[in-house]
Formats: sequence, structure tokens, C-alpha cells
Amino acid sequence: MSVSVSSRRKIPQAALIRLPMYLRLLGEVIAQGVTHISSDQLAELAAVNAAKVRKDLSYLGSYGVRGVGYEVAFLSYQIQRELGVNHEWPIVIVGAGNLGQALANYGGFVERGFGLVGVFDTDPSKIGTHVGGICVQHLDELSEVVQTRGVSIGVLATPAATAQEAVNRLVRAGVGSILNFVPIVLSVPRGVHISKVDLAGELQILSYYEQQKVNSLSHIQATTTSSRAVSA
Amino acid sequence: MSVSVSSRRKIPQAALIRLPMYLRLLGEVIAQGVTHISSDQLAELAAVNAAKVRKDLSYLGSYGVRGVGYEVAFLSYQIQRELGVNHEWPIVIVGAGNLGQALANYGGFVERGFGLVGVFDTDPSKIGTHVGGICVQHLDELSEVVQTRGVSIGVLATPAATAQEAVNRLVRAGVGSILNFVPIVLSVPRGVHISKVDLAGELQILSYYEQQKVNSLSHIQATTTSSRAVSA
DNA sequence: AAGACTTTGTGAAAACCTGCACGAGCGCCT
DNA sequence: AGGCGCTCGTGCAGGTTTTCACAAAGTCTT
Repeated sequence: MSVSVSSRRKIPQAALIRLPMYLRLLGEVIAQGVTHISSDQLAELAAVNAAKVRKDLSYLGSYGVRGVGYEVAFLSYQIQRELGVNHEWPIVIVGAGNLGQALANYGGFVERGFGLVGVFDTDPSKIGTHVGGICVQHLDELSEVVQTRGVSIGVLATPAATAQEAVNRLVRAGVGSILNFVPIVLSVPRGVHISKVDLAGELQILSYYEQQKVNSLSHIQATTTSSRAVSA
Repeated sequence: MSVSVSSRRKIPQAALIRLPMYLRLLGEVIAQGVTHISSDQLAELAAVNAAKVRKDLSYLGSYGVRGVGYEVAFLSYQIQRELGVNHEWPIVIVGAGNLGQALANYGGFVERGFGLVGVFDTDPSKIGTHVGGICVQHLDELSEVVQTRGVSIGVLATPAATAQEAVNRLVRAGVGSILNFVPIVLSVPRGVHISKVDLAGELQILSYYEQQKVNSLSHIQATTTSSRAVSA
């Protein structure tokens, strides 16, 4: 019924998250000259279950060959196409503070096809300075850059107080997806995607696990030193 | 049976991830002078379902009052205690490149009780420089700093090629949890927790959503211009 | 003090995700 | 050509997460 090649099947969130990892691993094995790989081998590299790998890849289509495995270059291309990373995506960064500057200088983005075409701030002392090879512009210029360069992905790294306003501007300018480094809950219209990275939050989760270790140790000590203690 | 106050119940992963968000929101409403909050109100702030909020909080204990809601300061403290963030955690950063430096300068960590006590690298040109108020030391010094300062959480921001070796050193030094910014799959012994942040991967996921939008548009065009097309 | 109102905590249903197990298809060897 | 061995794709069972719905338990008003 449908003409479009991809996009007929929607990939489950959980599987989608793993595709970038598979893609990177495939790139590595390609560099090693490997031409074919089995789900078992890929699963080992990704440290996940082999059935999960097969199921994840099956959402893209039946690109494996029974008895053989997957043709690495072909599979890599299919994942790229599904993710839409077989072409460049221009991105902008809003907020030229510590984090914004670092992200601008971070080579990992451009390396994966996300070329930085603008860095924006409202602080006059930042505007005109260069970060990541880009001249910091005033936020008022955002809309024009987004439209002329066809930007649909933005990175948010402002202070918390101005983040929502910055998002509003991004959305109004036409950005459809936002990578948010600001630890607040943003509100966006339907259809705009937000991916959140909460750096301190990640540490707090790790803190929980470490605290659990401490608690279980003191628990052992408590029970051995005073086993008559009454529970709450 | 048990003496230890917390740690009896293990919090499901999905709920754990949301606790830092609740904690931050509670801090904000405390600052506004609010003393009590209902699950409905907190749910609205967090942009999640109210039942989810209640269930998440119920893993900590029954700290709400029916008909009233939760006492904000008390709830905040209970979350802090459960996460283990009611006291300081010293952290180290391994890798003083772009990302490592930015993370060292990032105020969000220390603001939430994660004090930076060491930055390490192997590049002689980096050693001795100061980032985030800390003098960069050689990786060989890692073990001593970890042990004398009682560090159990490490942040990994090295180049991919040296990341596994750096992790091995962190683990050997006694670090029990690692926040990994390096886009490779690390192998660690049982009991060591890894939390992964893949910046480029996040963008690739957003790219997928944007690509879907593009596909669905071109799909409409394709079906309207040539509805006789045969499906594959 | 009783009834009306509010909000929690949780059982149960629904949705989603993972992992096993195995049929089906493919290449290779004889 | 036929059988054997390998590996994919997937049905199904088990597990986790989300959401609904409501009894229980509190406050507030009269």
C-alpha cells in the first residue's frame, strides 16, 4: 500500500536507543575489514543479549542472511538511513556558558554528521567571541540562522532561568527536536521532541548505588553487633 | 528483622531515574515557601502521571498524608537520604580533554554535592594545568587520590582508545560507580555500576524523529502524486 | 460529631520490553 | 543432490513499567 521505503514501521523506543551503539560498533568492525557479523558477535560487542540484537535489527527489515549473519556495510547503511544520519544535520547551540562552549568544541558531534552552524547567547560579553570555530551570535539572530540553514535540531545549554524562553524561541524558529542539558522540565508543543541529559542527575543515581553498598555493609555490622535490635 | 532504616526495599530502575527530578522540583517549591504538595501538583511540575508520582514515592515509604499531600521539606530529605545525597561525594574526572575540562568547570556537580577532588590525564602537556580549580595530575596518581579522599564515583571522559584502561585503573583504585561519556562499551567487574551518556547518540535519536517527519511528508506527496505505485 | 471533600497508597489491568526456544532458510560438504 | 550445520526471525512466556480505579484515611465545615 505504501510507497515510502522506510518509516512504515515505528521502532520501539527501547530498540531505538540501541541503534546508535550498533551503528558505532559496526563502523569499528568495518574499519577492521570485517564483512559479515552474526547477531551473537554483535551482541558480544554490545554486551547485550543476541536475541535482543536480532529483534532490534528486525525492526529495520530482514537484512540478515540465515546461516551467514549480517553484511556489515549494508546493515550499517540501513541503520544510518533509518536514523536519518546518512546525511548531514546542521545544529545550533543555545547558551555559550561552560557547557555550551564545551559542546561547541566537542568533536564528537561533527564527527557523526552534526555540523554546528550557530552558537547563541544573550550575554553581550560572549557575543562575538569564537567557540568551536563559530562566532557567538545574539539569540535574536537565532531565527534567521535556523531558517536559512534549515536547522531542525537544537542543543540547549543555557542557565535554568532562561531555558524555557530559549526553547520557545527555538520552537518558533522551526527547530523540531531539542537536546536539553538544562535540569528543568521544559514545555513544548506537540510534535517537538526533547531528549534530556541531566548530568547531576546521573551522578545522583550513581550515588544511590554507592549508598546502597554502604548501607548493606553497615547492615551486616549492625546485625552482627546487636542482633537483638528491634525492627521499626 | 533488619536494623538498617533504608535499603530494605530496592527501588525499581524506572522510578530511581525520576527521583533526582522530583528532588530538584521540591527544592524549587521549597524556595518559593511552599510547605505541602500533592501528587497532582508534583506530577504537573514533573510532567508525568500523578499515579506514577505516588508509586515512585511509595518506594521510599509512606511519607504522604491523605487529604493533605506531602510535606515538602520532609519528602525532600527522604529522597536525599535514599539517593545518598544528604552528604558530599568526592568525585574524580579522568580525561582532561575538551569534555573533561568542561565537566570540571561545570558548576552543576559541586552544586549538588559532588565535589571534584581530582582531574587526571596522561598527556604531559595537560598535567600541571588547572581546570575547575584543580591541578591536572598524571593518571598514575589516581589510586592515591581515590584512596586518601575516599572517592567512589568517577567520571570518564578520555579518548575512546584509552577509556578501557582508564576504567581498569578506576576500578582497581576502588571506584565503584562510573559516569561514562566515552562512546564505547566498557567492561567492568560485577558490582561496579556504569551510567552511560552518549552525546552523539542522543543526537542520532533526535535525528531519527526528524527523519520520520521528513519521511511522512514525502510519503504523503508520493501517495498523492502516484497512488498506483506498487508496494515492495 | 457527622458528613463532605480531598488525597494517598495500592491492587489489578494494560502496555511495553526482554529472553528463550525453535522453525525456517541458507551455505557448505560430500 | 541431499544432508548437515549455522544463524536469522519470531511466537511466547516472564518480567517490568505505566496507568487506572478505588478503598482507606485524613481535613474541613457545619
